[in-house]
Amino acid sequence: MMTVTEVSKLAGVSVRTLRYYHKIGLLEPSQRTEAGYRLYDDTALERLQQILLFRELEFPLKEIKEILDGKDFDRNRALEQQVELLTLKKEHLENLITFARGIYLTGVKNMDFSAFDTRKMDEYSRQAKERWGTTEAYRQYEEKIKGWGPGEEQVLEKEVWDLFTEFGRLMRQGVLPREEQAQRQVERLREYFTEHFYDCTRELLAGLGKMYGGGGAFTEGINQAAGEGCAQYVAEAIAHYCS
Amino acid sequence: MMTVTEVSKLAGVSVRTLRYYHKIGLLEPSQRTEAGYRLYDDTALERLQQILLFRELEFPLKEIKEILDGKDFDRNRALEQQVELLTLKKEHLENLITFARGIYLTGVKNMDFSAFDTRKMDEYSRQAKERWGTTEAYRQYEEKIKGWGPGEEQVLEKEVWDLFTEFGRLMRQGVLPREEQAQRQVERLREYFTEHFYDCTRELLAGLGKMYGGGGAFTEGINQAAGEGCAQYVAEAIAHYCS
DNA sequence: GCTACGTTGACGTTGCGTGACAGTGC
DNA sequence: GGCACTGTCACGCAACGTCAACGTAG
Repeated sequence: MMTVTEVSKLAGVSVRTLRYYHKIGLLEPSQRTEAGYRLYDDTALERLQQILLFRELEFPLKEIKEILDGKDFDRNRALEQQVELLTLKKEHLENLITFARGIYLTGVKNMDFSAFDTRKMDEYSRQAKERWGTTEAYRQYEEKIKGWGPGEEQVLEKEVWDLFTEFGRLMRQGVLPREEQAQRQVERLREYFTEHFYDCTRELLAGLGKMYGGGGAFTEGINQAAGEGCAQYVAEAIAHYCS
Repeated sequence: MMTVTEVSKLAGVSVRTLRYYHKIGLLEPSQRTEAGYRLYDDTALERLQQILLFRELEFPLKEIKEILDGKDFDRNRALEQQVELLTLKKEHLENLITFARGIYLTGVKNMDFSAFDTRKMDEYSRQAKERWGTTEAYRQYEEKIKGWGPGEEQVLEKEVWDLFTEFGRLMRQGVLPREEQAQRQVERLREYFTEHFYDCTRELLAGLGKMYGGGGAFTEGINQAAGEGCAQYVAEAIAHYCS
């Protein structure tokens, strides 16, 4: 059982925020002292962890509440939707960047008012996207998920982490990331993703690798589960594999 | 001289917005009637045009004011800065997308609180970016701009538009976008950009081409200046050139 | 005198909190 | 006595929207 300040320090959010989350019903303390002090147990901490995760992904708090109060499948669907949304935002930004660059290359004099509407550009990319169909990945994922039994998700998750601990073993044996044993392990990781989730293209794999070694959540997670330095090790192995 | 409603309809902004822009000093009406009605002349309309342009690029209104009250050089510097900022945002989104994808590939159980901080991922891309130096383009641009005399900017801008009208001529002569004459004109455009602004890579050119035909501000501008359908024509020619 | 248009001023909106204050507990 | 904790109300941000009450143009 932890008090607000303790939780605040552990999770890196302000006390005020915890009170706010309580108020909006996003995170209820698991208990109260007689004096009314908020107390949080491990379940609450886990929930907070999830909240922070989705918050990082720019979910609005209201949606986070809905997601966490729903089921696992909802979580995955929400994640994929958020990826969609973030992708749209990203494309919008790309359009704006091209637009801005174009302006000081080409000037702006000959344009009338009806022209200032980047939604038109977005419309264009949307169409292009529809033609090319970029949601293929999730379609595959949904297809595969249908065949899963109850609890299978946890099993798969564990197996993924096992693949990482194997990397850790190789690392401690002094196998270099570029050496064949490590490269075969990358291959295994890739095959596992492709088999159980969706087609793990070289590009996607490269992105994952960058993230694993990028110093964020996954770096910490991997290093904790498979040994210090393992995240960097995996990242290098994947980078070499993809090059 | 136009009244608020007229301007509102022409520019596609609400009357309230005009009132607001007046209040914050962003766009002053050029005159008032005895009864206090706001009246806008062409100068004011031009300023509004610029405002909307920068607004599309997600500049905060406060900054737009500063830019427009400054000099031309400030405008260009501001544009490049905005490109930088938008690029950073874009990269942040890319990180988040990879992050989200990674989550439902890898699960989230083994991560502690310190991990939820995508700023670390951004820090990583920032470093990678510093190593590779992506502001090269603007450095070149600044270098070239130094040698410009007064009014040279307008001359250059006109010459760019001349290049477009030449495309219009080719189009009306029945030359297909993929044919040599059109392709040579693309080459000229590219050389012009490279000579007077900065290295117009194939990638950058492709982006511009997509934008020219994308149905936004440039499409309108080009079609108006060089003839209906010319924007699409240029876009196709560039697309073929880059493929 | 009707109607459309104009004015100012004030308050509301949305999301995510932060600050201030006064009271209570340890 | 001093710090931690409580609730409640208010404020902040951006860029307006939405009244309300009133003046003006045709």
